[in-house]
Amino acid sequence: MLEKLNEQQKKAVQITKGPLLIIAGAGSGKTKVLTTKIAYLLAEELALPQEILAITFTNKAAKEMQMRIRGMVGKKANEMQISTFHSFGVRIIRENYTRLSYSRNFTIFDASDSLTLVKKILKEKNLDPKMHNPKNIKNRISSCKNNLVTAETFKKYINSYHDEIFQSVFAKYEEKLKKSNAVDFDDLLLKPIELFQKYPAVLAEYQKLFRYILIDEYQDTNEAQYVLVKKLVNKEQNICVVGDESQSIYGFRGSNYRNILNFEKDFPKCQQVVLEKNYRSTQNILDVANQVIKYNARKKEKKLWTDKEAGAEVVVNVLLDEHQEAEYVAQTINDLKNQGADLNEIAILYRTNAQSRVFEETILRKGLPYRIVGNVHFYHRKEIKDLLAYLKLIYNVNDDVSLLRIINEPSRKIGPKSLADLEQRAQASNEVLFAALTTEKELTFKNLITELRQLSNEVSLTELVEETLQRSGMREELEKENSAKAEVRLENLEEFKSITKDFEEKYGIISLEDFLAEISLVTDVVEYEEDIPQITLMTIHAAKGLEFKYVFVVGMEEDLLPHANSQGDLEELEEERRLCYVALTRACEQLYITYTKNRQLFGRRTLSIPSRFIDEMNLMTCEEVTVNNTNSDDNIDEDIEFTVGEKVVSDKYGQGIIVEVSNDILTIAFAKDVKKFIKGHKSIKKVKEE
DNA sequence: TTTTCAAACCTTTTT
DNA sequence: GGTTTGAAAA
Repeated sequence: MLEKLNEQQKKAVQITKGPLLIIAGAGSGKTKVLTTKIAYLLAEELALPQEILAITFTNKAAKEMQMRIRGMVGKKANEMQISTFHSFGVRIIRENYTRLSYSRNFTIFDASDSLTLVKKILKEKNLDPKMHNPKNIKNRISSCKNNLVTAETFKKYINSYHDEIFQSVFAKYEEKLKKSNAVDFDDLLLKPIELFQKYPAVLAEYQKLFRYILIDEYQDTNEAQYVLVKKLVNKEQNICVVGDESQSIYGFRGSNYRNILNFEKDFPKCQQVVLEKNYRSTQNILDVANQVIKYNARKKEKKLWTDKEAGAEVVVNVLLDEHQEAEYVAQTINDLKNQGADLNEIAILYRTNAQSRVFEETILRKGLPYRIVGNVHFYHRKEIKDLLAYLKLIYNVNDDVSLLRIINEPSRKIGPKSLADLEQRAQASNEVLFAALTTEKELTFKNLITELRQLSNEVSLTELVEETLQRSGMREELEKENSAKAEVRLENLEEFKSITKDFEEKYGIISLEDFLAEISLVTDVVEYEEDIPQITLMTIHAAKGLEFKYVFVVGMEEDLLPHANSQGDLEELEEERRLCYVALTRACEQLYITYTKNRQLFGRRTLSIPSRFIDEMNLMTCEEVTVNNTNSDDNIDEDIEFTVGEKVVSDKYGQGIIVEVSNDILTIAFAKDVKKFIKGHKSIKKVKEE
């Protein structure tokens, strides 16, 4: 097990007692160390699987770690708690809902539920949303919570009329959440802390259970997570944290890289291992990354080195605008492909999601396969949110936010006026909305939910979804509409059913409870990636922890990276620099950096300034490039017009319907999945309606 | 009550 | 350039 590790890595694995801080530079094999360490604990019988608590940053990372450990130790791996902080929080709350005075069927509000709730409160308080931006308020509530500031304690910080308003909304928000028998995302961390403060005996139980605590990406923990960890650590202090303050990039979410710098103060007995050997990148790439990060003030001393060769020079290219930039990247990728490169080894990294569009268009035009990570918001679609609201309400009838979303969806002739009336009645009798349903129309709805609720105890999840679609009238409404849009929505709902089916196949019978808990923490659609090579497009944030042979870091300009909003604030500027560092260190063999001379921003063309980070890289060459647009492709007939709803047939995917026509891109839904094409591409032909 | 269309808003990054 | 919100018509 230890054979494949270097001396430092071995040391990190073999220190099993007491606090351990592992400073792991980019590409130094920290995931390998963590997984080996866990396997080692089990193999040496230092810990039982259930005594291990391993916290990762994303659900994806958790799954991957579990899989790797399973590979080493077998199915014992399934008994370990490997999850994100948030999923761990769900477990704790579910095991202690009574002590936290929730009912068993509490639900989790996602970000948009929270926002809806804030908006609702503003309305009730007759506050103008233009004066008091709901999104800002929501974010402020969130950052308070992540810093363990409650609505009550915030009173101390009130400094202005604005603060006063905020405090009252915050307080009301908490009250309403509670009344809805719901928790928000931040509560998943807060409630366990609350529990442990109130019930030391319960905390002691968990401390006894989790004898080994391991935390990945420790530099990205926030105050709440930090406190939670400190509480959980028992006398043995078998806590191992791994991180790299140079890669802390979630400050906007309250993460505090000082947690890692302060670890030694928190645990004076701690031992420290520094992993400095980089297994990922060539010397040239490391040099460039090190040059940049040097400009940040506070950091633990470490110097990444590699025994790899210098490798190819890092390339910086200047392009006229974002279209040329995309064209250049696409052509370069095409060349790489022709030289035999695997597309799975190629990534395009950008600062903001908005930048992805031009790349998508251009790559599509070239006919190169690609995937955009974290951009397809399946669960954000209206019909899916509606269906989820039904499920949430069925599960927890106190959930006013879900009720309001669907009481008139499909139309039951309960408009704003009737709703205002309903809310007034509920308020008068201090009941939740569901309990206050009394008029004839309202009772029809109430009966529907009650029936489905009953049903939820009797049938499988997929059947429940089916019955909900049927009995709510959602399906009928969409079928009646007989439009393309409606047809797509129907398909999405079918897709949802296949998700529940997959769940059932994987876990056997799954309760509504488990399903909702699982799904509210999933931000990405389950990726059913066929095993085809494709280019990866994603934000730099999403790329953390990943590596690619060829990396294109695009839009290396002032106001983009570093982002405009972070100019002027030194702390934020340093975070942007770390972000840049993360981007550069994703590359194994070849790193391409681009910036433009002008770019469309906010719908306006503006002159761009090369990022200060480019100067900091201290490179020899920077080449200005012009690329020919190879758009006049034989494969594309620009003159054909397409409209949403038209039936088409593709050479590859068979029959489909056009879901969306935007600019040059057609989105087409096929029987199996939804694909995008460039408008007029020869492989797509119209189908004549009979 | 629902639909439609124009104006306003917007974009940092996300568990 | 795209999406959400608001007011006015149907």
